[in-house]
Amino acid sequence: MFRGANKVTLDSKGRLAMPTRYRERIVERSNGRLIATVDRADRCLLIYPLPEWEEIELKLRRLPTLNPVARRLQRLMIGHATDLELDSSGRILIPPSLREYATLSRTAMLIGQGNRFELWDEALWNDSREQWLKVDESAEELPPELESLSL
Amino acid sequence: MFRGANKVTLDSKGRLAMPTRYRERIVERSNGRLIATVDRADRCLLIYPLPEWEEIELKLRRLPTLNPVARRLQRLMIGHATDLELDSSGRILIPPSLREYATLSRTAMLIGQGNRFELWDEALWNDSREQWLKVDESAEELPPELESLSL
DNA sequence: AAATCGGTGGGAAAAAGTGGGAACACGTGG
DNA sequence: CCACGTGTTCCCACTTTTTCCCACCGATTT
Repeated sequence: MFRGANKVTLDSKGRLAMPTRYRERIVERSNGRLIATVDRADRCLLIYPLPEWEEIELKLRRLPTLNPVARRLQRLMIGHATDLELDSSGRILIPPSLREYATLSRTAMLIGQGNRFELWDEALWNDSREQWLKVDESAEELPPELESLSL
Repeated sequence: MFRGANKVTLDSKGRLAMPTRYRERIVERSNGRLIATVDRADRCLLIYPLPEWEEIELKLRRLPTLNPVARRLQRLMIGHATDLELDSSGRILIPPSLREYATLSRTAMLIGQGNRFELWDEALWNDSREQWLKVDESAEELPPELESLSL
């Protein structure tokens, strides 16, 4: 699936050239159709091939509407989910509202994360990474799922 | 179905241009007929294609009439439900009472939420969203459906 | 060195959004 | 019952945005 960190640029119209190594896979998987939405914890965007997203959307839709936590998640994720399509030169157009949410300026980082990409403003990505490295994980509570993890 | 966040404007007559990407779907699903009503928890409007609404109304009507919570929900939702129709240029007219309920001024956000839209005053939407993002979800009770959710 | 490929920019055509005017319907009061 | 005023609906025209397409530039390959 998708791996790796790529420096990309957004031009003045908000267009982003998808690195070529991913293009073929995206086209064969979803005919070039992608969904971008916001991440609920960090100021970055999540980009899924359409079929991947549809599974997630289904799960979200099934959550109870009257539960406030579920409602919040739906509003953030489904509420911001925007259809994107690779154009004839392999670019996608990031709409202004999402650009704004993730404070995207000209240079950004596109991070492969398995079934999706994350798109970060470059400066924010670098800063955040420094933060993550600084945190002393040994001092933290590990959730049980992590206790047995072997890397 | 419906997803994504759209900035829309209400003109001086209270008309709202439905973003074109939704129009076709609305016309084929309900011949352009929609129902708007109020949200029970937030100051926003809910907009359903007519068939979707009819299902919801049925569910609401089946609730026990003697239960005060159910009664309240019925009064709010069914009581405020208003028929809307896409006009020849794809606009709907939001009646003054609903405009008032949701404190809608000139710029608003139309949020796709699967089988319906939510319509928020722009400022209120932005403020609310910031609130939702601030909440530390790990500190909250998660409904069991969410525990295993993998995005 | 030429050709190809990936990335970038910009211009023109098309489409969408916006505003307003005129015609029509409606209700009210004389 | 008619005249008037208000509010609604329909339609047209203007402006802005979006989309599509083509051309250029630089790097890499043959």
